[in-house]
Amino acid sequence: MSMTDTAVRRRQGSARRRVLDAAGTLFYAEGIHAVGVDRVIAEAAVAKATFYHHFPSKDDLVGAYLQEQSDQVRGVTLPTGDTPEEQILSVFDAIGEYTCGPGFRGCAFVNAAAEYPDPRHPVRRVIAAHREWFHGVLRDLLTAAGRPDAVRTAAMLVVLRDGLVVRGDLDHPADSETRALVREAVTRVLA
Amino acid sequence: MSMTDTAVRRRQGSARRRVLDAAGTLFYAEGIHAVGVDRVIAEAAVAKATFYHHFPSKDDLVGAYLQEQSDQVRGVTLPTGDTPEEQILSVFDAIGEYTCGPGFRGCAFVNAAAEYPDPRHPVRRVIAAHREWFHGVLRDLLTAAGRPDAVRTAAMLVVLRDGLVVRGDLDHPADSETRALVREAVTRVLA
DNA sequence: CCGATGGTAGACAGATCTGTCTGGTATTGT
DNA sequence: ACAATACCAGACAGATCTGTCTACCATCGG
Repeated sequence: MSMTDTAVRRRQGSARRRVLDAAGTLFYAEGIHAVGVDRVIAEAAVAKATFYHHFPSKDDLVGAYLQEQSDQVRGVTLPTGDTPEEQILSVFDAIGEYTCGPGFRGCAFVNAAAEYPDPRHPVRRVIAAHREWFHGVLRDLLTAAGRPDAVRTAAMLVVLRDGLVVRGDLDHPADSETRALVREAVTRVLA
Repeated sequence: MSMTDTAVRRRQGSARRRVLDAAGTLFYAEGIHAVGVDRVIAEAAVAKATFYHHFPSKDDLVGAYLQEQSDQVRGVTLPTGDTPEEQILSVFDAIGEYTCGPGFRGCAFVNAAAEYPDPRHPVRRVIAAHREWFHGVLRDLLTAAGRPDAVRTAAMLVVLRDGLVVRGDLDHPADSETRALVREAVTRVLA
């Protein structure tokens, strides 16, 4: 006799995993307040009690969702290139490509912040931590490049990144134009 | 005998006006989905029937809210300075100041877009129109400055603007640092 | 074999959301 | 003077939201 459906699902991934996957897709694509817990539960094929066992409240799920986004971005952001300048360029090339890809809907953190105004809210803290991490990455690369104004230049590059992400969501830019714009913008900022 | 309260309110502004004011404050400060029609009605001191007379649905109010934001920004964005370059700088100086002011909560359009994913939604169209207007302003100034790459440079400046606005909301930057950063960034982009 | 663990299904409560409707009042143009 | 217009107060319907609770099932370590 074959395994039950439940057993199969257990092997393929825990309920918590499925909930996080569903939340990632739905929250990012449609917004957080627009997606109810019931929708997440249905998409994840999970019982309500199980959901509230793993995430005591919806806000906990939102926090976990953003933390996972942060972890993922940190894992993917691996500068390539010989010099620090090339490495910075590689990071922004990836951003340019990403923001023109299908299904791009802006920055998960910026979008979430729009729905969580209170800077002291846990969700906002995850966002702030992620932004500090990214600023640190750029600052370290700039320092390695021997720049005395690494902090300010890093801030400028973060501004560039945020602007590119908004543009990718709202202006439907072409891939090729974006590639050129990114390289020119980074070059000018680093000039 | 003195005028009734109703008469006073009539003189001070129509119900529609009060609704738009309340919506502007609440939507911007707390987000759109987070603010119910009942809250807007209470804040505006307006009857529900009156509200739905002026705005057949909440989405209509959201559209009017953003349209008003757009009109206001267009009215305020008056470049000052002798040369086109100075005028561009003046526009960005104002942005830098604005994004460090009290109560700043990011760009009303970017924030609204986070809650309205569908690009064909009327709300998104208002946003797109506003962005095209701003890009046009910059493009015209750059053209007047005799630049051949006005369109692309304008796109880069829009990116800069969006990034500055995100920064103002999420990074709580100091006024002075922002002033310096803005001038340096604009200078480098126009270099 | 059996208890602990983690999962399923779904009813339920209470709040809140959008939108409608009734009925009354005040102002205004003619 | 009077009809039209705009507004007010608030009940109501129906949907949806978060979160709780009961009751049952399957797997696994000891």
